[in-house]
Amino acid sequence: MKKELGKTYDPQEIETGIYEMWEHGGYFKPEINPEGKPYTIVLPPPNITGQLHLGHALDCTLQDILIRYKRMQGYSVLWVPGEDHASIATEVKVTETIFAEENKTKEQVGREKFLERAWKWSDYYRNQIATQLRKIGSSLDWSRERFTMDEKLIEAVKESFISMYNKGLVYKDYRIINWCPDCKTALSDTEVDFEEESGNLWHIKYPLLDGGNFVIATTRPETMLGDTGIAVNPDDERYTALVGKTAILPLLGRELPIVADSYVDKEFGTGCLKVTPCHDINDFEIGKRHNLAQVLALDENACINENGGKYCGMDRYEARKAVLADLQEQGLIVKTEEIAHNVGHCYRCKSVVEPITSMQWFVSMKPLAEPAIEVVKNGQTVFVPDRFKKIYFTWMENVRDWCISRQLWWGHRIPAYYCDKCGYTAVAKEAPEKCAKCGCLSFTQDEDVLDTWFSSALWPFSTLGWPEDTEDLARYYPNDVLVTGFDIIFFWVARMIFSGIEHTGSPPFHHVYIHGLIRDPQGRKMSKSLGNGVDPLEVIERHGADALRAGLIAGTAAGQDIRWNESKVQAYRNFCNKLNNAARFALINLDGYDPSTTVPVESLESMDKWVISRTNDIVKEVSANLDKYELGIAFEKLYSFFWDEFCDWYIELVKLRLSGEDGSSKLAAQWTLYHVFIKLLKLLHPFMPYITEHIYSCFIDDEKLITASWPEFSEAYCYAKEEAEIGEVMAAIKAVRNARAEQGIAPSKKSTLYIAAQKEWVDVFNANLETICRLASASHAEVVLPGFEIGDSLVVSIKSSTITIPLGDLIDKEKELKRLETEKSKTAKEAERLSVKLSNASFIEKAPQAIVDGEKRKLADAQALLSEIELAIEKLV
RNA sequence: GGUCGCAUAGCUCAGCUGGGAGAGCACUUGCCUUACAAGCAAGGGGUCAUAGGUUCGAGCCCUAUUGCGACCACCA
Repeated sequence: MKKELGKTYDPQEIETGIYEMWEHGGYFKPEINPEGKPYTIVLPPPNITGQLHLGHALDCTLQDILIRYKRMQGYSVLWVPGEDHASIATEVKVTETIFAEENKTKEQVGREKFLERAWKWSDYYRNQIATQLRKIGSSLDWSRERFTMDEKLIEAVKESFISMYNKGLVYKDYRIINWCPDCKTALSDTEVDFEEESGNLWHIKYPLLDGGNFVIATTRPETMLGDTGIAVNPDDERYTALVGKTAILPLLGRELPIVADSYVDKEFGTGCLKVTPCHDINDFEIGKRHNLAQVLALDENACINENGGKYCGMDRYEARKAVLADLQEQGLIVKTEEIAHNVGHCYRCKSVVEPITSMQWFVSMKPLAEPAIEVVKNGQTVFVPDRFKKIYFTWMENVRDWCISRQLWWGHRIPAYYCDKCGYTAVAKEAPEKCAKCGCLSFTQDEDVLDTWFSSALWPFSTLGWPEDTEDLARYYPNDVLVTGFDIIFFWVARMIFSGIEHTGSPPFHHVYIHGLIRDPQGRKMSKSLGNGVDPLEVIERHGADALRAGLIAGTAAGQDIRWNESKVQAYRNFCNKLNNAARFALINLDGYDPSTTVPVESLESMDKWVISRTNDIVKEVSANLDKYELGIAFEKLYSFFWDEFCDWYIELVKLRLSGEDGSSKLAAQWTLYHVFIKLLKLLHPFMPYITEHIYSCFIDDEKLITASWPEFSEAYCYAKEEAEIGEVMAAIKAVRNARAEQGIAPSKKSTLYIAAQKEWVDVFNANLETICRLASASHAEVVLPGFEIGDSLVVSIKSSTITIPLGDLIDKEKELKRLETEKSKTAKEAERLSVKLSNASFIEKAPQAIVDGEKRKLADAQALLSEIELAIEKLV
């Protein structure tokens, strides 16, 4: 205990050094607890498109708290860091950079050069992210760091793709998909965000071949260039006669068969639907059911193609205008209605997505979804909070096949090779030497890459070495916990679960802890476009990582959104300062104390036993909260115990003994102070790792807090009697302080206290007289016999005793009278309420005995107090 | 349209299986009391959204209503 602490807490000074010490000391490796049971958390790998935001900080903090808790409990904890290559997002950013720097498109640069740039980008940002993760305090095992584009992980992706292909779970097909005309790639259903927009619903006349016409409503008139039919509801009497006949597509003159399909809603619009199989997901299905032709009218830029006649080459919005103008001219527009409808946008670039038909790779979801639903139903995988499993189920039960090919360069290139001569498809890790069909020797690899989430889905086991049979995989898989936000359940959680089951036979983790989103002070989502994002590093610079961590998790509940306010972080920065100063106090007063000293239990005083017992309670509660993932509650308990009980009471109570002459009493106080303080540091460590480790090092040289053992609850430390005794002493001090404050008596005016205690409390008060004087601004205190009376004095009552404070010149009589009057009416009201309650027969009959007794006791107390107050009033007047 | 969440102190939010409501910030008053003014002590402030119901007893359970938010689906 040599080291000294500064007078105020300075995070800058301590954090970096401590992190390096931990990391270089190998404290983050699971091997630090070689005998321990394995415990693993899956870190959601941040993507490399930019800096970390508060959401990541929250993610990391929650996980790090769990990891540190388990590590201290002796588990062999594994937490693997890594990053995600973020195919689309990175490709967009790199393309932009290239354009800004060289004024070239990615096609002009070429695939090879482009990938070089992308790798440079990823190296830079991976580094940034790793630094940020460290600063937050994450105790990740960096020796096992992974990246989704690592060679080994590429192997895993190939293995996964090929094995699913061989089982028929991965297939290639010409189907309707979501197309982003700006990213120029296919998207999966999850990558499309629907937003409500106001638009027009145009009612357009379609002539019939045999004369007459139909009116059809549409919000996207340009897609009529791809119409290949008309559909009506089979039960719609208005149209039954027309089914089987033919309509003529205006502008292009194409013949459109009229079919009946129950998908059509009789009530909506005019009750008939133009069918555009290549540009609408539902129309695609209708087209298939009725064998309608497929006419693709848009190209990859969302411009009209050669099937669109004179509109060929126009952008989709230009074409819309032109089509409408021509229809108008021909008098075919019946009316224009304003409506609100949902429009799909690309989740990365926000462009309006076009559904179009295209040749793509898919994952067949039905067979994968079934077991994935089962493991959650039977409790192998548990969502916390429970309600999120419902969201998971509805998605899994209705999921469509997953489009996994992307027309991009940055990512895992699809391991499919096509024979240059006969087109034969070989799915394999490397290009085959010879075509199995025609014997041709040259193959071309599929140009496309896989959806980023395809590799993310393998993360929980690919990072452990799968498909190889590694030691890590055997020891640490399945993982224990995944912590993430609800926004990512479909993108990632669901896909990890079915991929894990498919490839390893087990779901990838036991618990999924879902947290909320961090919102700005106005409750809005944090986003780049609003510019309301908060950089966690700046917060760390201002208040320290410990304060940030506490500010993020204190008083939050799982799954609930968190509104960001920095004043909360500031409050926990203050708490760090409090910790620092409590530690200073301890260090000063433990000067010369030998930690190996043992003290006989008999020499411990009530106050020692009280604080030991209370700390013991807290150990039990905090551990229980952590086991239930109630991290916010756990921390708040520690916060208020440390501040309100340990600092404000215990330290104040022992001060006299620590500076006193009585050797054995002093030693007992030191022993208690030391051990309780160390225990509290341990309990706080998972939440505020830096400051606690720093302080710990001032007390103990040869051990690091990060691997110290987590305190355990013990019956031997339960001192209910002493808890009650000190509770009474505290009540006495509070009562006197309160009375004096209400009377406006200056703290410098010391008084005498006469404590008339019930027999069994006499010893307790006698043992603590000096302390009571010190804390209640008294110059003298003594225990007197019950019935003690003295004129002209202030009288306060607590459970066990009545305290008389002679007034002398201390007090204002009128004020005191007023106080007593209000006190009297309050007490009378309370007594009234209680007696009404106790006169209720059914209450007495049906309520548990303990409750009834409690109420009776309260009534007796209130009545006693009432008569005392009356007495005091009499005396005053 | 379907599903879910939230309404508690001036503000931001906790409140576990039902036993007369808590924290942080803000506010009032008094204190530089030798760990800490980023502090100490005392205090004010809440018909726990509304209306019913269950219960001896409801912030908590049930029903309905209102307001806010999210997610999914989708209407051409």
